[in-house]
Amino acid sequence: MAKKLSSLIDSEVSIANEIAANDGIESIKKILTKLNPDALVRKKQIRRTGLPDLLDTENKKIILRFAPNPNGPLTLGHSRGIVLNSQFAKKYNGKVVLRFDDTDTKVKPPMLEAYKWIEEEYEWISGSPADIVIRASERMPIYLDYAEKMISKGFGYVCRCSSGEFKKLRDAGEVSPYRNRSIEENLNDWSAMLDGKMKAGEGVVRVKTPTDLPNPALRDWPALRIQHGEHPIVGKMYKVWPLLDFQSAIEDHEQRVTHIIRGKDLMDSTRKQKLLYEHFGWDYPETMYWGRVKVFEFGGFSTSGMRKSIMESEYSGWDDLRLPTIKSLRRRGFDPSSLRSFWLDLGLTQKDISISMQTIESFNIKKIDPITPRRFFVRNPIKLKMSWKGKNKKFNDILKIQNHPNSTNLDDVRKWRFNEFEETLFIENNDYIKWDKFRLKDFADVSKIDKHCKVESIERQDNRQIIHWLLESISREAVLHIPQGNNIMIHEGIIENYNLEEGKIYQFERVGFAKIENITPGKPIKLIWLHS
RNA sequence: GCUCCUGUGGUGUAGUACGGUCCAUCAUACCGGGUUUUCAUCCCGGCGACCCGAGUUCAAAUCUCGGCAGGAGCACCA
Repeated sequence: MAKKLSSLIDSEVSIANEIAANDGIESIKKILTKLNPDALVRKKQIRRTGLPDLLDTENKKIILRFAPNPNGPLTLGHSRGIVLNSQFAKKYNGKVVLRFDDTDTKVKPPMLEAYKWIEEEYEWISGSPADIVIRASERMPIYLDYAEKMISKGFGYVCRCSSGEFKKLRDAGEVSPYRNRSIEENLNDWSAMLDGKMKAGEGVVRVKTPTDLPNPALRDWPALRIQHGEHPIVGKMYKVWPLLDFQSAIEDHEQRVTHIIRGKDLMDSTRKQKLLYEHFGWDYPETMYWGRVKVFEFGGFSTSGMRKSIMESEYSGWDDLRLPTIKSLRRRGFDPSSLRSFWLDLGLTQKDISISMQTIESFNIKKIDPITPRRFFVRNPIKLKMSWKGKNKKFNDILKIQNHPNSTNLDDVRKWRFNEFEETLFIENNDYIKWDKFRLKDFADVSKIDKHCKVESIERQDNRQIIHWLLESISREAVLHIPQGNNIMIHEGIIENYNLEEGKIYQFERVGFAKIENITPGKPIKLIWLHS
């Protein structure tokens, strides 16, 4: 068949070549136009844009979930989960459950403030609040109930081995000596656990799985353990707490979650949970994974690590400019839609990737550049006296500078008032060193001798360097804070003091985008660096 | 060690289910040019990749096998 096809193609091609040779390529085009006009258009491969399709969505109310641990505020990494889940929900007209997985009081204890932070950050990132918000700690009775059901039905048991003992047995291919005890004995131990008669580490509830599972990580996995510590929300009400794999599995079922999108580090979690679903006779949700993400500019940050460093005053707080937290990104002035475009562009793949803040920044620049007003910020200012070539010449005493170079509205300007005898201005030290003749942007060509500059022409005469500058009467001290690796660089300078608003982002010409964090009378204005 | 996942330019991504339409898409970065009274934006052009090897086939990024590399799980964390 293939050979026939090939020889057919060969003969057709030679016929076509002959026609082309005799009558020119145009005649081929004519024939094709008649026969099959589509053949003339070289089909480019179609680029799939946006998210891939979710599997198994027919006749279903799509429910997704985002389940952070409230042991601190959200980081850049979390935002991927929010963007992906909320975007899928939008695509399928479904809902997202924001679930706080706060069942650990010891290793990653919940932080009370973090609950409201995260709810708020979720809304900031996705553009709308989560459809449903639940806290695992408040749904404990449900989990404990299922745990008891599991023991009563014989597919769960209380194992009193230490973790070390169990690991040893498991790796040797053996089972826990507690595995085959009666349901009554297990129920007894279970109530001892619940009553607080067993101490942490003395017992754990395990899910029975096939013992010959090739993946040792899945064999008789632990579902609940004892924790006598205090929980910031429910206090000391419970002595037994579910582990993630159990709590999450039960809650996904309770919320009728249809699709789970999670990091691929949780692949074994899916496998464990499927085993549990089989015991209960439930259908497991469709699951998709994303790979590990490393951000070039930020090393390895964990929420608990940051928490510790903040406690030790290594960082000023969760919104420290050097931290990859959502709080920090917001403080700097990133637009949430840039984060969304960024993660959506990356899509959902299982590849482990290294990304650069530069890419997010480029999305952000495209977003904010058209609407960001311009101002001048002069770092390391050098004070110059201005004089006029020839006689003391009078010019317009109001200098108008466009708020934005692409603005078509001629009234959208900032105004600098020249005093009649104003003759003091500032330029950047770098420019001072580098140029003897330059053009003060939007004003005049000047030449410089020592600390004096002479106005040569209001009109542009040549293509000398254009620099930004400031009249003394419109300047005010400002300090720009730039995060750089593990440091914060401080640039002192003067800012163009024209209609400045706290919390607003400006583009400082020839410097970059920065946000005015605060304007306090008598103090320099505080600027926070966004990007160039 | 056991189990699992992933390999497309500097970075990220499309294409891979059903091999040909792919001398491989788009973005970002970088380089060059243009517009611009910002070293911003915008526009144009360029650069550069199918992990390796073998096999199947007329035809392989795509299928098979074998390597190699990177990552994850094996917590009484999430």
